[in-house]
Amino acid sequence: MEVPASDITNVDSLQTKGLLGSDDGEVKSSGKKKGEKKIRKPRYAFQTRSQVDILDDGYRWRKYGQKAVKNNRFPRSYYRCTHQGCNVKKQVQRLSKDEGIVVTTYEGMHSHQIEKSTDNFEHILSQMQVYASF
DNA sequence: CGGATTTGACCTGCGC
DNA sequence: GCGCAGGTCAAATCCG
Repeated sequence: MEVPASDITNVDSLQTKGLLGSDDGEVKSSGKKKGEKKIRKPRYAFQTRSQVDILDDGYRWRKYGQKAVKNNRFPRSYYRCTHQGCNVKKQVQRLSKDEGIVVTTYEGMHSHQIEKSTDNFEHILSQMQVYASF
């Protein structure tokens, strides 16, 4: 699992459609228009070198879907935070060029604390390269 | 028993 | 107007 720090490549498969069902899974039927006054949904992309897609960052995730991407022969996994009031979404995708590279995209912010050791989370962050779309 | 996971189907949006 | 793509949700199932 040890990974060199020079294995991180730049993000090229970021498909920003700018279209999502809801910002945080709130109002979706009554609102014909979305809250344009609200802040945009923060999107953070992490590129990690791992052999498994299950990157435990310290939060609890529940897989809610899996779909294949065109640029990738590997399917993309969609995860959602199982916390109450925490509508954070996460998606994991593998690079078609390097299956050893896993791209984890976080959407939203956590309103609760991690159940795991922060030290461990910090260690994981050490392996991640942060790319903020905003 | 509860929680989590899986696959399929369905819906929406956009393009042509 | 229809088709395609992508994304989400739901039900069933399995595991602990």
